[in-house]
Amino acid sequence: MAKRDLATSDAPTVRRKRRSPEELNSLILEAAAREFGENGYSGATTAAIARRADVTEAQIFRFFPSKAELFREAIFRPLNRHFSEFHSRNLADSTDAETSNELARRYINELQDFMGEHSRMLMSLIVASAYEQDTSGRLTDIEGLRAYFERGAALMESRTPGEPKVAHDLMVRVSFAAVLASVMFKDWLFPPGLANDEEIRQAIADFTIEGIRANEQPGL
Amino acid sequence: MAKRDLATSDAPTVRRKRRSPEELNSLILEAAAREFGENGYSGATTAAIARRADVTEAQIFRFFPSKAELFREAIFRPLNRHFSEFHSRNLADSTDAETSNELARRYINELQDFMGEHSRMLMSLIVASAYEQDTSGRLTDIEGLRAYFERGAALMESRTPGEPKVAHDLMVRVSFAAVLASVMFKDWLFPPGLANDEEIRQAIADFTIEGIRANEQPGL
DNA sequence: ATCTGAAGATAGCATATACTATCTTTGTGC
DNA sequence: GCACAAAGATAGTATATGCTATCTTCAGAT
Repeated sequence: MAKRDLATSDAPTVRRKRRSPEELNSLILEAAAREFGENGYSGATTAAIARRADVTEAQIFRFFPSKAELFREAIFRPLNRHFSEFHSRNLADSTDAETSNELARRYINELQDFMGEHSRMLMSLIVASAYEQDTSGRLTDIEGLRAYFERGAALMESRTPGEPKVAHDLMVRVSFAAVLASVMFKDWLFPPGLANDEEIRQAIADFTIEGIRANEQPGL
Repeated sequence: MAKRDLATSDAPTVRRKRRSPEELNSLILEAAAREFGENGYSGATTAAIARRADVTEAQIFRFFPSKAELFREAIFRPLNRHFSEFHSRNLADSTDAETSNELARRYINELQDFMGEHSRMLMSLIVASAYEQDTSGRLTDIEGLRAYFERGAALMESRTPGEPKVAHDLMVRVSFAAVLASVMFKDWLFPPGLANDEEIRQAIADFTIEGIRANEQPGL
């Protein structure tokens, strides 16, 4: 006798209400995003994801063939989608009246908004991208991101005659760093009360734009 | 019979030369730093560390009581030490003749030197600091780093009357970002040939210093 | 020469984890 | 009302992994 009685109703365990596949799917994806974000790919376990989603582990594998695929769906897809959406929202309605300064400031602000909103996702992506070889899918696979940066570089072109891509990429680095640093240092490097997020963000924008402008004048 | 014959000399396995405890210790630490750096805390396995160090797994646990402790010794200790050494080396020999501009530039350059040199270590520290709750020890435990940043903030004070700490921390963020971005994006965001590391580093220094100066003049 | 402590090496344990198999229940379309 | 597909639930399996136990060998002290 290989199999034993299953689900013998000894303990009066209350059975969960039946939920729709859509609800299950989003519950799992949300829990996975959080777990991956908080613990990294190898740190996150399917058991923990299931617990968090209030779903049995078996159900996860009914929706997603493997942990790696779940990771891709939970982290990659949304990130890619959000970057694409963000891209069109950001640049579609730019009026010609805006100065390049204003445009650049808007680009920087919105990039930081986005990154702040998805800092944990970005964090685990960065970790995955840099070190987890087994999870196929890297930052460079995010087509939306690539397009976004290309557009941003073009936007910077009007301001920095010399090396627009360098200027733009520096700005991206600053913004990335702002997000990463807040995760890394929590309120140590920026003690609460010294300066709030808004001030810091504004400072970065000023700093970035003026920094680039200063470098436009050669021989400094 | 619970125990079987151990080490029966059937296969003529060549026995390794005997190595000193010091050598073993450093072999293990070095391998551990690499493995943790490349795979993160949960991604690195003691088996892989042992293989890399050309040591049996059991030997690791003769030197270090646990994986967590090994992590602390391999990542934390050296980082802390290097920051302290770097701190004194960097600022001890500043002549009074140096302008604050030159000092700031030197601070930025050397910070970036250090970070570039230890980018992988920093990366895994970030992972640990941000997400791995089980590994006690976080960025804020690095006393050398704290002292270093305090000194740097003081150095910025002469240049930015308003909010020196914000200016300094922005600079730290830029430098961190430069390192992280190069790990994250490899040669995607900065394609090789467009600008080499030296140029980028110089640009960051200029950019940072001039950006701060621009913001000194209010009402921009 | 011999003793001994530590290095080299093998085997294994307990637990964790990704994933599967199977049973039981339930909402829905007919 | 009933069939049935899919959700809820339980119980695994195979492997990986942190860590231990134990044996064997060897270099240096006595």
